[in-house]
Amino acid sequence: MSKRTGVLELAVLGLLQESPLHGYELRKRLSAVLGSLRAFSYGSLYPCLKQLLRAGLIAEDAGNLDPTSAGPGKRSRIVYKLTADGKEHLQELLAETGPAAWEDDGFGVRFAFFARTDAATRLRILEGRRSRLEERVEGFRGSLTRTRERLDSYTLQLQQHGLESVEREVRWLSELIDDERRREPAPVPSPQPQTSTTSNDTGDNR
Amino acid sequence: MSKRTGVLELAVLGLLQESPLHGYELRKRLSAVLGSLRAFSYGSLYPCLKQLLRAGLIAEDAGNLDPTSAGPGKRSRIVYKLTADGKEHLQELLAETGPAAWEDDGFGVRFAFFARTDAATRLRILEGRRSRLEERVEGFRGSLTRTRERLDSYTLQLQQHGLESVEREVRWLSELIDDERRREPAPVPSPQPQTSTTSNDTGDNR
DNA sequence: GTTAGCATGTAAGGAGTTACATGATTTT
DNA sequence: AAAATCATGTAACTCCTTACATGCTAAC
Repeated sequence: MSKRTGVLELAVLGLLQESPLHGYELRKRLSAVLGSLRAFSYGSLYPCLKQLLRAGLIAEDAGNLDPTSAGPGKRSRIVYKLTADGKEHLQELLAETGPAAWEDDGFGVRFAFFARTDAATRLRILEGRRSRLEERVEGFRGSLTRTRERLDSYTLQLQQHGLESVEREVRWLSELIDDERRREPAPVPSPQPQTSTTSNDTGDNR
Repeated sequence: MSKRTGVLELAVLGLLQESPLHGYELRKRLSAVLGSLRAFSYGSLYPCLKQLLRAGLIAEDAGNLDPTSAGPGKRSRIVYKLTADGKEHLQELLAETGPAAWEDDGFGVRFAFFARTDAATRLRILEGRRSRLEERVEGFRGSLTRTRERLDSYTLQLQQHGLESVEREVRWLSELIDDERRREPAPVPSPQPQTSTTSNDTGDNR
């Protein structure tokens, strides 16, 4: 029930897990954490908060004096915090390793909260994202060599730049994966060090 | 009237300008040209075609036998072509240099059809995009140095990677701008070679 | 003869934006 | 006292996706 895929919802829950916040502040942190990935407007944030409230995932944190607002109570600010249900739901979302976690936005937000994700899931998501991008590179090269002659130089340059961007991210991911592996040596030290290249996936309930 | 901003509309008009096509083929070319930028489903393509038809920007190209379908008429395919109005509208869209042409998607699609855009507009769009990205880098560095201490290493790495991606695109744009300038030496050889860093813009009617 | 690919569509709805409306509080 | 910033919200709308429905043709 309430199968929201929304990136915003995840980001809000992720931020609230760190400390209770009110809407206005939340939006600023959102921009800070997500950087150039995405920007949300109040027009989507406030309705989202209401919806999370109705769903019982967050609650008003009455009488809260968070350290960030050192000044005297400025105005009727509504501070929200995660409920037990909210924490649980967040963990479920962060544990997803299916399509939602590979997609550009979904991956970005999950990565931003990797510190609260367990090591095994981190590795799965990183590898899922990488193989997704590798597929993209493949299909790309294919169509490039197939239609190379018919494209003008601008279109070609665009493709080239896009391809290099993806390849760059793949290298970045590979470094991160190596780091993760170094940190947690080997979850399953099976004799064959081959990573299964086909059929990844788990519980992708969408 | 009919102020559609849609990326899809622009892409369709841009492709049809090159040659008449039917929906199914159109979608394949869309994926080929836009590459990893974006993918559209039939569920958005066909309604878009209908709408363009109603608006009189495209028309059915009855009795057309395009060279790409060498085989005998496979089935009732509806081939569309640009009308005079459509060509005009497309040129207007491609001539925009305001926000619509800076945004990620808007820029990408316009760039893909740069071959049909006049040199002066190309330069304006490239410069607009670049200064947009430079602003992004600025705000970015600012918030990074301000909140550096409070972010965990994952969030930091994400920011770092995002920042480098943007910087990379800026370098790419700079090369393209140089190329353009070399091709068309100087539209206005004024004594001061300074590019106006403030208040660019023109007719951004949205 | 059944799967795979070509080809066109529609209905419902999700996710978020823009523009607007309101008011308190701090700064200039 | 005006302007900027903090703070919360709503209504209408845009653009696109998913899932479905249909049928024809080619290959296996």
